[in-house]
Amino acid sequence: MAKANKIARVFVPADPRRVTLYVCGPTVYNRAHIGNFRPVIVFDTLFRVLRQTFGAECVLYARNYTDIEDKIIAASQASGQSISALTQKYAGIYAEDAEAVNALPPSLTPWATDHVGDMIAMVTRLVDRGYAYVSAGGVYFHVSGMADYGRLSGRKPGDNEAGARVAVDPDKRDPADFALWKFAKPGEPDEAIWDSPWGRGRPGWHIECSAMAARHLGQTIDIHGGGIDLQFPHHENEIAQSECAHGTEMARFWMHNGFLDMSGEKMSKSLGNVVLLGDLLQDWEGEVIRFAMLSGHYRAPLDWTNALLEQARTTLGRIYGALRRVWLAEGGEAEDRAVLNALEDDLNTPMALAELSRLAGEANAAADRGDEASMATLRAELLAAGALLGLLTKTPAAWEQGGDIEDKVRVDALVQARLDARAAKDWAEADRIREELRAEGIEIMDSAGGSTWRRL
RNA sequence: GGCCCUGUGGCGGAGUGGUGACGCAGCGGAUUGCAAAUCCGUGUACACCGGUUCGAGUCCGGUCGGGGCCUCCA
Repeated sequence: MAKANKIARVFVPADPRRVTLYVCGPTVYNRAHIGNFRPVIVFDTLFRVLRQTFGAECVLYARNYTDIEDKIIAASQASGQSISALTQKYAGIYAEDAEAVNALPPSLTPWATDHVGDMIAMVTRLVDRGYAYVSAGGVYFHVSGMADYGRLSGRKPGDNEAGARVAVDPDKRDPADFALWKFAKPGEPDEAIWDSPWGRGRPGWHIECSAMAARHLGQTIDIHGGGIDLQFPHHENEIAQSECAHGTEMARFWMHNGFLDMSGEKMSKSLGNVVLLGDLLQDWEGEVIRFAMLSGHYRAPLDWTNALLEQARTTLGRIYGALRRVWLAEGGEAEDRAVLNALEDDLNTPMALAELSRLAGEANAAADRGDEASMATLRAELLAAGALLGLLTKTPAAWEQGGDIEDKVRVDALVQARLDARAAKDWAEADRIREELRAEGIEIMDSAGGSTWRRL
C-alpha cells in the first residue's frame, strides 16, 4: 500500500502489534497555511486506516513539534516573546486547526527541545564512529562517509554541485555535509543554547527527527511520512544519521505528499501565495476542507481553488443528505469494504470518495423504495466509511440545520406554515414562504412524508 | 546543469493492457401543485509522433507543455 523509490510494495508491518508511523511536524513560529495541513490530513487518514486494519491500540503515530530553529529564534526576538511562549502559542493554534479538519490527535507529539539529550547522545555516537567531525561552526555529518547516501531521493552528493547553488561553507569538508550541532553565536538567547561535549550551541534541524523517532518508536519504524520537499535533504539526512548511529534501517516505508498549488504554482510562504487554515475556517466547514484535500491523491499536486471547495461542499452535502434519509434505520452492519480497499491501495482517497458517493447513491435508492434492511446496512456502511476518511462526523441534522437554535425554531415554524398552506392548496403562500427561505440560503425539500430543510 | 514527477471529457479526478470509475456542471425522463431534493438515462476524454501487442489512456522511445527538489519550506 505504500510507495517507496517509486515502487509500490505491499505494506506489512515489522510487528503487527506495534505499527509505527512518524510524520515530520511543524516548526512552530507562525500560523500554518493550508498546504501545511495536507500531510496532517493525509497521514491522519493513513492513521485511521492502520487503526482499522491492525487495531487502534496497535498503532503508534508520532508527529513532532520543532520548537528550536533559526526562524523561531528570529521570531522570538522580533516579537519580544520567549521562545517557549511563542512555540506553545503556535503549537496550540496548530493543534486546534488540525482538530478542525477532523485530524485525530497523534499517539505522541514529541517536542524537539525535550530531546536534546537524545540528540547529543546520537551525535556522540556518530562522532565516535567516524561519521561526523567537529569544525569551527559546529559538528557536521560527513556524507561521503556513508556508502549509499542519497538512496531515498536517488541522488548522489556530486549531483548537486553542477547547479552551483550549494552555499560554500568553509566549515564543511564537503558541500553536502550537514550540521548535527551548531555552535552558539553571539547574541543568541540563552533559551536557544545547550551545553554539549563539543561546546555550547543547539542541534541541527535533521537530528531531532532521528532522535525522537528512535526514542519513541524504535530504531526501525514502519512508515515515515512528510511533504515531498522533505525527501531531500531532510529525510535523506535522517536516514544517514539514524542508520550510521544505529546500524539498522531507519524506516521501512516512506510516503511523501505532494504540494498544494495556487494557480499551478506551489503554495509557499516565500512566494506569498498562502491561504491560512484559520481564515478558510471562517467560510468553510473543516470537513469540507478535508473533503477537498482528499479529493486528490496524496502524491499528486492539488490545485487549491474556491471551485474545489465549492464542489467538495456540494458533494459532501449530497452524502449527508443520503445519510439523513437512512439515519433512523439503525442496527445495520457494514459489509462493504470498497472504501477500505481503496485506502489500502496506497491511500487512494479519490477512489475512496468515489465509493463513498456510490454508497450515498445506494442509500438514496434504498430510501426511495423504502427498503429498510438495505437502509440500515447502508447507514452503517456510510458511517464506517466516514470514520475511515474522517468525514460524516456530524449528525445529518447538525450538518444541514446546525447553527442558532432559535433560528432553527423559526425556520421549522415557517416550514410548517408552508405545509399548512399546501394542505389548503394555497400555492401562492406556500411558494412565498419557500422563496423567503431560499432568499436566506435555506432550501426546502419535500417528500411524501413531509418536508425538511437545509442551509446551503 | 543534475535528479524527479506530471499532461485524461466543460471542470475536478481515479484507472490492475481487453465492452468510457466517481463527483460537479449540462441535457432527457421519472417524481412534484410548480419547484427543489432524489432516482434513472445521457458524454466520438485520454498532449503529440512513432514502436511493441491480436488489442494501449495503461508498456517502450522521442517531441512539446506543466510542476517539484537540488536553499528555509508540508
